[in-house]
Amino acid sequence: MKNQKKSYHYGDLKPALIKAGLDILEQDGLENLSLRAIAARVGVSHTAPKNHFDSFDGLLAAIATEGFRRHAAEMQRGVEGLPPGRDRMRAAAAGYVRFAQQNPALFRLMFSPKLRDQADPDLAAAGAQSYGVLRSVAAGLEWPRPAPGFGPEMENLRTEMMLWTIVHGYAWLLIEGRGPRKADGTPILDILDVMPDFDVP
Amino acid sequence: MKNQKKSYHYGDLKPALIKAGLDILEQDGLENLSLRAIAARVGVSHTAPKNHFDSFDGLLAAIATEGFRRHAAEMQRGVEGLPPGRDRMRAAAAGYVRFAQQNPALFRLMFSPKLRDQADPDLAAAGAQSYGVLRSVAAGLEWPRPAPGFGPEMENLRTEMMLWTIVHGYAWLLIEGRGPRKADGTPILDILDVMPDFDVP
DNA sequence: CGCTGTATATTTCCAGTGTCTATTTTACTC
DNA sequence: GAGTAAAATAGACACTGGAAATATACAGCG
Repeated sequence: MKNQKKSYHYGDLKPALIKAGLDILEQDGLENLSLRAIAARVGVSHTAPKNHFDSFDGLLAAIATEGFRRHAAEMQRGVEGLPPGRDRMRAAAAGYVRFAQQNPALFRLMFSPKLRDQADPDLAAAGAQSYGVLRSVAAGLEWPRPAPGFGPEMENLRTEMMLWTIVHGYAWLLIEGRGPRKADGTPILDILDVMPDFDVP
Repeated sequence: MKNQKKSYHYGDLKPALIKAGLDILEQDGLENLSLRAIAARVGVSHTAPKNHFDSFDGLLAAIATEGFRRHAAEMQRGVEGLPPGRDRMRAAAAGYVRFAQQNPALFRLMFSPKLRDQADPDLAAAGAQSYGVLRSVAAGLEWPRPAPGFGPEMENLRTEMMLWTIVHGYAWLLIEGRGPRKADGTPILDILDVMPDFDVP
């Protein structure tokens, strides 16, 4: 972690700040993720991050970037070994939701409006990587009743977007505590119930 | 609005604060909605709201409550006069998304984690009213390929939840600026493209 | 009318936030 | 070793929401 010899210069402060942010998100939630809290956890003054990130939002973007990487990895993990088709797509969907459920604060940060205007190429790439998993599992699948007048390209785009819409909507409502639940708090319907079948041509 | 005779006591401060909050959301966005900004807009000190709301979150809940009422009304408006069935459901879905698009900051507040723990009966009622519109338009409709082993009651719940998941997911991604867009910024696919057809038995 | 509560609003203060500037300390290069 | 750039600190600033004490208005009652 930190350099053995406690020196004035921390060493690898940048990744340490990101890791501290991820830890705080997991332990204390998004509302307690502050620049000063991150710096304090690392053991450094609250102005130190300025040397590695333009602003606090830049640090948040870096944390979210790691989030998107893990998000993609979680989906990929569930998909491993499955042949293209219905089951593979459903496994990716389950992975999408599972990540959100297990990392609600991080997931909220990843889709926070604060990051919308951040022009961070790493963040964009990680987001695209995550979306790419959905793209890949949706490719070639067809939603029941393709839209009339849509060519194959548009139909592909439509399928991706439908899939994303469903998993994201479900994940968001889930971590916000919405939707019908059993007495013990677990949701009555899981993502695979809510998601309709795609056709395998 | 404000009492003619400017007196020490404002008059109807409570609704005035809610209205000011809605105005700020529309003009300056959620990130600029602060207790002090609301109070300043009304022309009172920042501690005055304490007499009408337990905390700032309580005021936010009241603003969100009005949001849910308008949200329900917007869906109801699009549904007016349509007989139960596919078109009615699609009109409600369009209304759900239209509201989010036209009131992005308010919509974000309505589904903000800050309100999740607020035990405000008015807020809960307004939220239920909004969800009730979705329930009512989904009632009796069947998703393609009903889930095996689900009774009619569960199938109804499933249909509602699917509908909510899709419209909410689409609305959220839309106002976050995600999803494929044309050169001019408008989305390539609208909610009615992304939403599959339900069956009309 | 005058007194007294009560509700409402103000003032002042406090701890917390991110950011800015100036300063100090360290590490690396010549 | 000296000079310079990088990396950290310290302190002040303008914000945030909240708490406590104070001031004002008004309603009810004698």
